[in-house]
Amino acid sequence: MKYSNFFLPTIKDAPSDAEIISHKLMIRAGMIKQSSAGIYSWLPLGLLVLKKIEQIVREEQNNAGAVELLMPTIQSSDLWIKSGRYDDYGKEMLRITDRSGREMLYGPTNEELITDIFQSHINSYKDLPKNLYHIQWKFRDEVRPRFGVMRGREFLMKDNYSFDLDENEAKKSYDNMFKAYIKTFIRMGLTPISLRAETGPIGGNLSHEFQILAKTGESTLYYDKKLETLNPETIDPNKLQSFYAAVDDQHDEKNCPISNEDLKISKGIEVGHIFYFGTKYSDKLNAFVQDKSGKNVPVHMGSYGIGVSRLVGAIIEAYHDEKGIRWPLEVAPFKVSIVNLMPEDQDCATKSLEYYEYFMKNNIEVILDDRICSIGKKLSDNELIGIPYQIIIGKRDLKDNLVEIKNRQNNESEKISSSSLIDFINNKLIK
RNA sequence: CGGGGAGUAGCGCAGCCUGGUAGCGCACCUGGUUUGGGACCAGGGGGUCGAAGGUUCGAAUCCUUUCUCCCCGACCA
Repeated sequence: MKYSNFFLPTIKDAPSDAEIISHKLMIRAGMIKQSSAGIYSWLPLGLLVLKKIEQIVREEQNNAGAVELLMPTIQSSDLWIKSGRYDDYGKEMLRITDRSGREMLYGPTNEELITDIFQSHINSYKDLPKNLYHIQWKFRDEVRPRFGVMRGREFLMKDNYSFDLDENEAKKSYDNMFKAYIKTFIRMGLTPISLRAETGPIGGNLSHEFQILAKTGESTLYYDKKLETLNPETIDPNKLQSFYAAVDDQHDEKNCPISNEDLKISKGIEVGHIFYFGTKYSDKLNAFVQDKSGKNVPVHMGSYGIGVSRLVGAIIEAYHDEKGIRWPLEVAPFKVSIVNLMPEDQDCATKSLEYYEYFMKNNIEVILDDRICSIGKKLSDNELIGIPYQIIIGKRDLKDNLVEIKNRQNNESEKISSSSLIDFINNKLIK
């Protein structure tokens, strides 16, 4: 992508509405534009990141054996009346009346719909287990949307639903998802902390929430330091669930089961939540299968959510500095940015284009900053949008056949010979 | 939903108290000078002052109503 052809409206001053750092940076970096309270347009740069995160979530779901489908945003009230949640959900549910006077709603979650889909096609224990997910926009009419995309009213969520014959099997599905969640967040460069959680309005009796560490996080976490250094290849959900972790209002210093040496205290942001809720919805919505003995039994269900759009903000909260965003490589909108300080200089233009074409040809996501503007603006914009590797090309260095390469993750730069640049980047990006 | 605050150019704000030609900085456009850290000089465009009603010779400014947005708290991916 050439910057001159892209749509990347960076701004120097964030609007006074924006309060937290990720919100400010997302606006300044031209990632989002607010449309109304808690509702945002995703501009090209923001969309690239959102899609990256979505894709990682998708791949890890698929790896864990979940199957993707897509349910609508607009639902009829019928199923919600059956499940009893049409009234329970209250004002947080956006209700809509269609032209023929039917009561519709913009889905805040999908337990009802998925259970209905399941029950109309699955009748035998032989078809179990099943685990279905979708990545779809949700709407919850929060009393107080805030913090940009971290707490929007409209938000993109991955939610999936597991169906099992009995509690024992359901716990296996639960643990399977538990493990997939840890892997998903680690892949994004984050440190996930899993906590035993209240089940809330979804109901049920087993639940964990997943927070990621960020200095600016909303909640204070107390946890076993072993949770910080997990190897995604060797996760044992049962063992992990036994490690101590609590949010501040649950933490009790006197009764804390682990030693002070093992206890860590950090700030976190909730990005995922999983529930096992047994037969709560299958009972009400007739999701029964015949077991071996021919008896009709309600299936045991779990549901699992990841806030995809929230993660964009959460990752920025975890990775930024005073100059802007520092994207982890896996979610970065571009891997490499070629910053041509002097587009009007023939040598700079030629060299920049040479690199650009190489990266394009080799499917390394690259943005070429070919704008004609002051050097300071160019450098600071690039710091703001936080591309992991920035190749800075200027007349001065190029005379000596040098280019500067800046690693935005640790802000270290070095000058290397222009002929070794391609090898340098390849070594960094190909593992 | 309780408490507080704000709507004036794309963004950040001043003007309002004490009514009288709608301003400043950044951004934008034109020309020129610059060229390794948001550069400089000159010229220029852009506003139904959130909306409706009222008071007045005259309203961004005073009064009434209303809409929107933000912050703190209770609640959530």
